[in-house]
Amino acid sequence: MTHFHDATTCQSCDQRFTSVFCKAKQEFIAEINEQKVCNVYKKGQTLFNEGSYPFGVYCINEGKVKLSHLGDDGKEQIIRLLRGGDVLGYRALLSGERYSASAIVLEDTQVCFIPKELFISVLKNDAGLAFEMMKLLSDELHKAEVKLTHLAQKPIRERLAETLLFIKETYGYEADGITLNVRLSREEIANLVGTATESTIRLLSEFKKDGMVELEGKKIKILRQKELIRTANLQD
Amino acid sequence: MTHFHDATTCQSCDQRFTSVFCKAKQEFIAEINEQKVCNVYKKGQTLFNEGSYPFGVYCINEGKVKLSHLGDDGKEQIIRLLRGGDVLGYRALLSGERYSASAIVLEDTQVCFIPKELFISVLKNDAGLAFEMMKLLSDELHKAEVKLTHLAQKPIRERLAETLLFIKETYGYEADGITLNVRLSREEIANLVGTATESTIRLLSEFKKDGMVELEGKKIKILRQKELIRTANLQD
DNA sequence: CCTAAAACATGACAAAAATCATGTATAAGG
DNA sequence: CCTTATACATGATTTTTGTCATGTTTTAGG
Repeated sequence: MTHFHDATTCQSCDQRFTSVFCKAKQEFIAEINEQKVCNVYKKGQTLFNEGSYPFGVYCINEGKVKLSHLGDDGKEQIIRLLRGGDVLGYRALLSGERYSASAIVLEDTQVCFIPKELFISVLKNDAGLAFEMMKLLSDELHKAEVKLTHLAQKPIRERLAETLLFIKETYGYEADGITLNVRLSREEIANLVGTATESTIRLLSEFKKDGMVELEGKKIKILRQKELIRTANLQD
Repeated sequence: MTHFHDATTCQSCDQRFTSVFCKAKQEFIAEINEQKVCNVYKKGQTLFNEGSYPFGVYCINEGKVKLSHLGDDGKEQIIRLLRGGDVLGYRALLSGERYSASAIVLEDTQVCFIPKELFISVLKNDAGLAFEMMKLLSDELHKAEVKLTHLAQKPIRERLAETLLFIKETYGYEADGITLNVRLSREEIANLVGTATESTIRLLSEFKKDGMVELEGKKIKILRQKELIRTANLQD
């Protein structure tokens, strides 16, 4: 875990126009820039663990992170996928609770840590940022509620198709324009869909047989997006 | 829909210590009190509909409201149950989107409406309230994520038991101390659990046979809460 | 009070999905 | 490079859940 204080400044960060912080006042951004601590995490490493107390928030500069819950029987449920520009760890911090999910790095990821006190004080003094934060929370809540409805009402085939599209929306394609730009195990995909690993494997094979996707180890290529959308049966 | 402007003032409202607004500055509460419009809605009436644009937020003074989504195939999914002191309609307003859910009154309910502009301006000028709002959003997000995990991982029997406990947490018991203080149809319970109505009916009968609940039309009495908790298989 | 509609209940059946078992491929470590 | 563990794959089977059918009860409205 390499440690560096100012490899990037918030003022020159690639994500400065996309993250929530973009609406913060300049003076606060300067302060955040001074106090932040940046780290690089390797694949499989943990930013924080479910059950522990938050000390601040994490801002992803570059990389990919999964946020997952452990179900009562120990099964992982992936509740969010994060990328550069995304902030995480704010939920527990705002509620004043322990983390309810773990953040695990999917590939080498550069992250800035912003201490709790600073984050809270900036939020309390910068109405613009607070408002952006509320919007972000609202959006997350909306997404969670839609996901909830689909989980309750849609068959697994549709949910898997939807999940593939969601992965594409989140991480996009590689240079070839068709390969999903992330490597997830079948088990992780299953934990995203909310199903058994075998079901996911089976359905992916079916999608392949139907010519919608191509599978090459963990590489997934989307061959017919339209058909995938149709399979997902999305109205909204 | 009876119309009255100041049947209750925010300063004397029963909910003034429990709602999010309790942390707002006095001056803003006074302003809200002036601009608010109160109404009484009858059972089955709609506060707002999925797909329409928000004009403000609703603050429940007394009564019960369900917030539900329509799934892609038209099936209702109840995503929240609300009671006195709860605020609703803020999600769409903050995201600047149409309502993603409908709010339908479960029994005669008294509601105050606070216009959009006022709500936003108060939020932007009252950091304390903004912070409370963020906490509320965080809590909702947390609940949604837990529900998501359970929906993905738990069998219907456990989810029904959990739902009954959830209803009890939300609306409590009647004077007798065992009857759930709300009347929901079997279909509504099913739409809360995320299952078919018949499955809910069947399982409720089983719960009755097992002596955990007593059923009397729409009245549900919890006879053995501990066993219900065990049935729900809750660890958290 | 009567009638129609809606809600509730239950059995039979079908479909969906999970689990179990087993084998193969792939990746990681000595 | 070989060995071992892990991930992937697929068939068989069981369990869970949904759907359909049908009857009964309750509720709402005239």
